[in-house]
Amino acid sequence: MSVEIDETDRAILRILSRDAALGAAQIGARVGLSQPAAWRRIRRLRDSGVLAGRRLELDREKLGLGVTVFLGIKLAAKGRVALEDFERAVSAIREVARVEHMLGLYDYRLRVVARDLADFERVLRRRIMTLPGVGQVEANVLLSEERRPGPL
Amino acid sequence: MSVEIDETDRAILRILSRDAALGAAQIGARVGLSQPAAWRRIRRLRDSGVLAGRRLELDREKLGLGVTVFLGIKLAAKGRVALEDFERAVSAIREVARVEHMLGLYDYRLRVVARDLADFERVLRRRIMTLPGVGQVEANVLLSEERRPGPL
DNA sequence: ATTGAAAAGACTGCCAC
DNA sequence: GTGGCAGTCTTTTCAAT
Repeated sequence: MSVEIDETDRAILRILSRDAALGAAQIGARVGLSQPAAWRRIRRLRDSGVLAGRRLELDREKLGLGVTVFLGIKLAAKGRVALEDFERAVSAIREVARVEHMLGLYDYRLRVVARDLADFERVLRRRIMTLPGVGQVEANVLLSEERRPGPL
Repeated sequence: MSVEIDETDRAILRILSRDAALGAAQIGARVGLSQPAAWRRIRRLRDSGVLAGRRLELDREKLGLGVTVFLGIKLAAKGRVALEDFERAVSAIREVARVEHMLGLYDYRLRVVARDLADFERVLRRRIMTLPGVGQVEANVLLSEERRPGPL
């Protein structure tokens, strides 16, 4: 079920991608539409599912969560049951902020958030390494990241 | 500059993490506060920088962007100039939706979005492999992902 | 924390193109 | 079909108590 998206819709998505808190009036002003017209387009994008939702961007540092580590995980066994067991166990770990199921050298990548490196080590040893079916694990510490609008 | 955050603030952040479109009234109802009281806490979190912003969640499939690939990149040289050259060149590639600078086996990880695998191959060969200072490149195709509130 | 009031923004018909 | 205008209604925002 594809959706018709013209250049004006793309412009709206680009603007909203940078700041989803903007109102229909301000968006309309930037793309040359009245407030109701812009609002109608936004509702259409929402109803069609292109706009799936709005999410918070948090400052983890100010929340006392200074360490973000990406874990690339290769499973020892890769049957259906192994994947389900692993995903269920991962979902129970509060420190896991994101689970990416991938095809390639690694089967999963986890974004793990912790207060500091000592806290991360505790999570790694007591939670991650005890996950069912875990084979090779690779860790990378996040230094900085930049989000970009992507090919809209 | 740390910010005092109590359990009610955390509850508000947890609720907003799932749906940032909710208003102060609905948030207040869920944490047992009046609408102005909830609004004041939200403004305090925003002013203190804990709430850094609101971002869109898009359905890439419906936008005709069906392929997401993560590229782990190891640079050949790692001087200050090499990092800056690489980051500047990466910023010019529209298909790069995210740039993560990391410490570990890989120096950078890129989230690349493309229409399909043929489109991705074009980006990989003409944009990524021609980036300055690129050494080893590892690719993983995203199958599915789940975002979780993390340790709030 | 509650009330109330002003302002901003979201939403709806109706009409023109 | 899309957009604009005018209006209603809801929510936000900020007083006052």
